[in-house]
Amino acid sequence: MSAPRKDPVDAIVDQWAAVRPDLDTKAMEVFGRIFRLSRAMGDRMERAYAPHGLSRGEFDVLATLRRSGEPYTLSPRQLSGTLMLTTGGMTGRLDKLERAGLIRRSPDPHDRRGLQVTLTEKGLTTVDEAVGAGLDAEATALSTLNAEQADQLADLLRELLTGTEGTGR
Amino acid sequence: MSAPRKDPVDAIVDQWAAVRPDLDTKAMEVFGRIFRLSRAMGDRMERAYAPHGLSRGEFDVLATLRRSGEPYTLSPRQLSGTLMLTTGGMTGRLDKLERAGLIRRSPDPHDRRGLQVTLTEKGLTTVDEAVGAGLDAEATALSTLNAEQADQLADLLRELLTGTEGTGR
DNA sequence: AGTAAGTAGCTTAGCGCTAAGCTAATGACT
DNA sequence: AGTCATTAGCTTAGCGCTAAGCTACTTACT
Repeated sequence: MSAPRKDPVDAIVDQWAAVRPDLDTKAMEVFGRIFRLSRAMGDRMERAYAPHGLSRGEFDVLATLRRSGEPYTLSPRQLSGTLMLTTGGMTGRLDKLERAGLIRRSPDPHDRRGLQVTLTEKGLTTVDEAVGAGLDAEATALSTLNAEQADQLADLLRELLTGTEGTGR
Repeated sequence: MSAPRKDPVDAIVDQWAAVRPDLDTKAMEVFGRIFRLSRAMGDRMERAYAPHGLSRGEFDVLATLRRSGEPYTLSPRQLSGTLMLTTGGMTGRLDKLERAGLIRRSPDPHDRRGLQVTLTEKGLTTVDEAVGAGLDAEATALSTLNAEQADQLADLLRELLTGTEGTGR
């Protein structure tokens, strides 16, 4: 009736069953696939953004600014928080994007320690093109499932994510 | 009726809807959650293996040898292929594991270019303990869902993975 | 006002990875 | 036997990240 058991994770589960039949590998079937999907789709996103001159990490910065709305301005601190990156890592990404003319760094008028990072005109058009390419890549991959399955999957993942992220220190 | 829309991915989708209502962000609801789950669970696995003196990458090497069955021997080439790693990266992992006394490198009797990587006694006991800790961490995270939901999720992910991995060069 | 604790962003050292290139050995084809 | 493409594993340079520590500035408390 259902899928005939034949993906790489099934193979791993079978191997474990042969050598350690005492193990309960049920959870591995879920997270093993999540790990592999994350890696495979990450590679595809990288390829989707490349024609626009962006790495995935750089796109993420521009996209965060873009969807914050006008005036497309956030502090490095806000960005590194949202993107779960250390401030050191953020400095590097902003350096690259600034050199490419996609963002601008200016002093925060209310706090002389701080900066404001703003999308340039070029940054705005670049991210608006790239976001479509990324969504296309995701939609193509998802088209393996029908609409009902996709909704079901999104719901189950939401439940798993809210129960997982943040919890457990 | 269903979940009340309130995870970080929903927030991102809402932001996009406000500034770019033309975008179809359906696929993002699936893959955005997969990316975040992969990262969150990856961190947890790291913490689960740490008490056994292993990083996640090192555990993966030992686990691959372990589930290959006796005599727990594979070539560096087989390992780097299975683990989707370059040979350079594999060299580094094997160096660390060999220094820790968890694996042994010996010449391949049939091919003088090659090596055989074998689990030591210490490597075998270490991985047999660590695998349980990792599975526990996964099972705990998965316990947010009931058994039926977990099965459904595993099936949907299998279908998505087989349609994605490998495909699309 | 004066001081101490906290915060913003940057710098540096170190880690683990990839890409590219190397040597030695193998196997297929003449 | 002799050549030549292929393969195994290692080395090196470079990349992007984290952790830790720095300076400059701000905020809360006295």
